[in-house]
Amino acid sequence: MEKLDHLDRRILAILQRDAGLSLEELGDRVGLSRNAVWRRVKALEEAGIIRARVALLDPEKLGLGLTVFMMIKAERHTTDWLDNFTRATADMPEILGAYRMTGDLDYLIRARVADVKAYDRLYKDLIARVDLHDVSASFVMEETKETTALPV
Amino acid sequence: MEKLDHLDRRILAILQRDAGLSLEELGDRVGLSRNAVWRRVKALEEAGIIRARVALLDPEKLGLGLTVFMMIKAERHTTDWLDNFTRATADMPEILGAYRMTGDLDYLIRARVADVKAYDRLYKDLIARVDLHDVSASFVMEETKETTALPV
DNA sequence: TATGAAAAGGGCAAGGA
DNA sequence: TCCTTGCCCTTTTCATA
Repeated sequence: MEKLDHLDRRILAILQRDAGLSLEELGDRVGLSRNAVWRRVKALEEAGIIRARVALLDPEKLGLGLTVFMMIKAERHTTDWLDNFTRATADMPEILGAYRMTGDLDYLIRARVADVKAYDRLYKDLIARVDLHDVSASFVMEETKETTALPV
Repeated sequence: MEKLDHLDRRILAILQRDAGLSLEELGDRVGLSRNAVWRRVKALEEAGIIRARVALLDPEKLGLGLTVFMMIKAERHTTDWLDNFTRATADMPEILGAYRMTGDLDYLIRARVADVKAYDRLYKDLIARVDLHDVSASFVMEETKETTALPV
């Protein structure tokens, strides 16, 4: 795919907020015909710029009211350790993000749990699977911003 | 809406990964007719459990290859400061998440930028708008996990 | 880009297990 | 109550200009 033009960016901005619009509606908003917009969206999907269309759920309504960040130092710095950590975090559905970092904390985990008790279970599950040198948790009191929309 | 049953959870699990499926396909996967599934999805939307359907974009392909976490201490602990911080982060599209935390770091910001230079611009923009007592950035070398799917 | 037309899907109502 | 079936309208997809 060639470079994105202004209309592509408008389309992406809209679809990042609402991917349930009809092509008719989307076309109206960017000033293209239904069909012209359809072709652009298809090209964006084929180029992999649009990775997926997903449903976002309300964590509170699912009883996942607490976001927690876990700062982690690895016990060993080996490929095996990293593979094991990657596998363990992939298997644990409460863990939404896991990041290998610069600086003196090695890894950061972002997770969603019901409450502090549920965090403790997550912590125990994790240390049962991965050798950790140090873990400290910070709980989120308020999410002032949380979006999946990237700047386009 | 009453409590979620097993089928609702299956439906949510599928839609969190792919919201572009037809009702026919979704029905097949959970063992319901097109219409039965349609009614359940509609109820889940009306209950607000399904918050939105969105397109997820590929950050690399948009030139946003670097994820950064900023650990922040506030200059003042006042309502005005918090309002100002909330407004500033809401206005900055590179900032994907902003969290008020427990522990001795006050705020955590999760952002996506092109590179370290772009991070520096983000940093300057932020300190121009918000009085910060302390900021430290950690860059993400590798995202071993990153999902929008909550456990259901 | 636009048009038009075939195929697929969505929304709704009536009826059955 | 919850599911299925059938009908009609909208959307998607694609061929062609």
